[in-house]
Amino acid sequence: MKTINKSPNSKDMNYLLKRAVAEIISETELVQLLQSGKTLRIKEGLDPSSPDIHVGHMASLRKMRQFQDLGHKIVIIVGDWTAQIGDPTGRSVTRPMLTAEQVKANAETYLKQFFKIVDKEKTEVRFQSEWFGKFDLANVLRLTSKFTVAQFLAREDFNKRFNEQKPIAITELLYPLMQAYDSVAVQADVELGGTDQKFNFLVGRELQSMMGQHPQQCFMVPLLVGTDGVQKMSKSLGNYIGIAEAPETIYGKTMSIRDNLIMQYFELVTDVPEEELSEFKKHLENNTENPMALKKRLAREIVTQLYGAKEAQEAGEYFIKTVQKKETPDEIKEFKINADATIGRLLVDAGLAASRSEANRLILQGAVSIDGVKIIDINQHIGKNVIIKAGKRRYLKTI
RNA sequence: GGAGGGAUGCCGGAGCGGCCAAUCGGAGCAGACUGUAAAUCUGCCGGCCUAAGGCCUACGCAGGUUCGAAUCCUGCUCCCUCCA
Repeated sequence: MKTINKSPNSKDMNYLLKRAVAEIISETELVQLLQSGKTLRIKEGLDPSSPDIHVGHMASLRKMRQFQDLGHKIVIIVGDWTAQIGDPTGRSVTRPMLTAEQVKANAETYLKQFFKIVDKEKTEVRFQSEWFGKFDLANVLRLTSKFTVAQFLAREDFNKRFNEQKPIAITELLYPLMQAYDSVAVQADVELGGTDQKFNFLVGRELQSMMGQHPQQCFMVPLLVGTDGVQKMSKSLGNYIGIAEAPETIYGKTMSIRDNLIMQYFELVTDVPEEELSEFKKHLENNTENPMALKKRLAREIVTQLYGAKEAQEAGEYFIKTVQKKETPDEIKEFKINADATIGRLLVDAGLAASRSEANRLILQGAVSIDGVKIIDINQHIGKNVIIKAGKRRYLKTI
């Protein structure tokens, strides 16, 4: 292959195309584009209905960053129109329409987290309403007439639901089309996202070429499994590690992933070199290293990316202290108590338990202690200047 | 337009007149153990109380039948499937 002066070196290129990549359509074309010296427009959509980014998103965000480091441009699409439909999964078909203010606020929250990893300077933010806001029925007809139902039924999700006689809303069929049109509107060279986006990406390719544009390259990263170890990481499933969460929380949640996910996480969301990863893998297989140690490394890598080395170090120390050594943390939330406070009420008032019943349950299960002494009576009085512990990691100091 | 199916706790999903605050699975929480907040095992998992007991709210909504309803009847709302 002939190299041109502006082309990336083979090491960076290899990393971009091989690490944490599920599939590229087509890789050959993408390589050519990368070597052409052209500043590529890399597009990814953003769903403004759930503004929080989690570690599962990091794989594609990190890819964006890699593209940027090679001089390319990220075009982020705020899906203020598709958000009303919801990406077809059969779960929630139609969603309430967000107001313009909500969209804006959510997009801001999202982007703030987004730019923890992606370079703001090399990013272009666009809203779907720029083009869909003035899209009339004639346009819709023109757009839809280019595709057939059969084409859409090829998509796994639609196919499955069709065969099971489950509902498929017409708007859901529109979703891939709208996403595809985004690619046309911003003249995307590459669309980036998870493997679940494949169908939508391909529609984008087709639509672009129908409309006289060069079809985009589809760059798919693997989906990260969430902390439950089964389903993909997602906010609605509650199995996520949010990147806006506190360093200790991110560290802790990372420590709680299942051991068999360790390698996947390393591969997708860290830059730990391949050689080291294969070492880790060997250790795990031969049981020559405690998985916990590897998880600590993983947690450190992740927190470092999001907050910095110092914070990662501290989060690690916090973990050792509070979780492993079960020591009381240095900084504990303080709570002012009344003279006649009882433990049951205090737990609720201070937010350590959601209700009196729960407080009672905790006490019954031997999960509550005052200054290290287990409590068995919900009506036990408590004084000032004592440390209350409820469960494994809820602490409180009375004042 | 016609026929049928459904709406249950955070989610999925049983129950189809009393034994139902409601089987079971998942999530969550706690305890034990451990290699960790992994895995595994055990327990808890609507709320309130003067708490081995009692009370209140709860099975789409509103009424009704009954000593007694998530379970039966009526109306309403919403959802789904099939035929046209």
